[in-house]
Amino acid sequence: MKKDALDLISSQVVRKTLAQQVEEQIIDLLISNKLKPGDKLPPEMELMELLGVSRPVMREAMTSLESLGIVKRKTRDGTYFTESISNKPFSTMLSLVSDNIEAIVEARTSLELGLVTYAAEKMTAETLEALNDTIIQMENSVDNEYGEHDLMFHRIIALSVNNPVLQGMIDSLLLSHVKINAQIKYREKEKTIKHHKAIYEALKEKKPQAAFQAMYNHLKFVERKVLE
Amino acid sequence: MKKDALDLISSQVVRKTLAQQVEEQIIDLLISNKLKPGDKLPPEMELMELLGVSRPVMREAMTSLESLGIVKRKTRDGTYFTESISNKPFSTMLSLVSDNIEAIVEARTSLELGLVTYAAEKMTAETLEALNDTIIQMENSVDNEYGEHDLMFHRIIALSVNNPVLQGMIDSLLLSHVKINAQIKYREKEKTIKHHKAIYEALKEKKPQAAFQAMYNHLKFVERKVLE
DNA sequence: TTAATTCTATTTGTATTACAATTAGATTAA
DNA sequence: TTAATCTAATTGTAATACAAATAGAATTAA
Repeated sequence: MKKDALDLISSQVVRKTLAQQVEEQIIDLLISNKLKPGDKLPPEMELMELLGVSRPVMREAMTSLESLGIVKRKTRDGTYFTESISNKPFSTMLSLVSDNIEAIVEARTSLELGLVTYAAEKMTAETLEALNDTIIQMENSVDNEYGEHDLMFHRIIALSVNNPVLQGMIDSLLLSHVKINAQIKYREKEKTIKHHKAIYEALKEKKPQAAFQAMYNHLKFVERKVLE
Repeated sequence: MKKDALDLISSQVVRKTLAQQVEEQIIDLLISNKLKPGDKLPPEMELMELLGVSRPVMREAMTSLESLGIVKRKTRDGTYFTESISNKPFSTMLSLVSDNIEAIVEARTSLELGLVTYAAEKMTAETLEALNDTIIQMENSVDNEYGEHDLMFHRIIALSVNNPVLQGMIDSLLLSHVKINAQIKYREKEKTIKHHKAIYEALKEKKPQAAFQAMYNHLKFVERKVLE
């Protein structure tokens, strides 16, 4: 019924399913700032009427948006736009290549080399202190239980760049890497600490090239250990 | 009906919608190599019976997988697993931050700095020749119509690393960047060519650090132009 | 008054059924 | 052989009904 009116406008151009069109309309609400991250969407029934589609179509669109991490549905409560860019799709992608460890390690290294370069430009005193804390905690750790602080060191660098796009990508990669690391038997705590300190110094001096170089040395070492 | 049997096994653990569980089952087909990229999935009706769920649930799962670029549905034909990691979710993510040009430019730079480093390690004669071709074509281009060859230069580097994860991320970013570039008024062809040649030389010599440095100079220049 | 409990109505989650639209592949005609 | 047509399989859309979960209101107990 309402479909006819819509057809008049767009039927020549589009070659998409209704669900996909609905999906785009919802995304447009965000892009056009009519709704903001965290906002609650109207209930499905209302949106159906508003856009003139059936419930299955509306639900397919919502499911799709949810799998992209753009909205979050809660039974009986409602549907909300998520607060920030989600790493959900990235994680799914990574699970598909989880047997390709080399690709994951390379991707992680690539991203971190870029990240640390920006981090050097944007470094603040607070971030430096947080980084130093992780190094101290690693030094104080017993056995080889320093993985947590190791991960934190890298996450702090990623966070310091304050870039939602990069953030979304690196989180999933670091988590994948933790799983990969878990399989390494002989860890070398002292060497890791030494590397982290070198990176820390370069960041402290705000020297992008030096930071890159230090991170390069570190990650190449990690790569060798992981890939044997 | 069949749901009961399933509940006995998993109801204590899971807290997911049926559609999400179905989604995972389908992904598992890929991970466990029961089906491969490009393969055709059984029709919806068959999968419904197989997994004991209704058609809407099955369709929601499929919609979700399609929006992640994992499957591709064709009316009347069937549903196929996609051949390679899709950049679809990345593109969607980017559209959400399309107003945050700085984030996109930074992400692109970060990734390319890492990519070019690996590219230097993996460089082949064929890739070098392809890169050189784009430089020649840029030199021969009239006016400022060299954007296409500029893009190609960067894509060839990305492709040369031969990493599906990085490939999926960089494509969307480069395309976004093309749109951003289109808004720049005064372009500097000679400078771009000079930069590309420097990168080319570093790659030819297979020197990761030098390649990084050359790309760094190039992208910082691009960033300044884009962000004014 | 306050806190704990129960209830209710709203919203998402799932199922069933029916039909429409598309088009690959088979069939037929030129 | 080629082109046009037809058919049947598969995805696309709709309408409807009920189930499940739970936020918030209403109630009760302390």
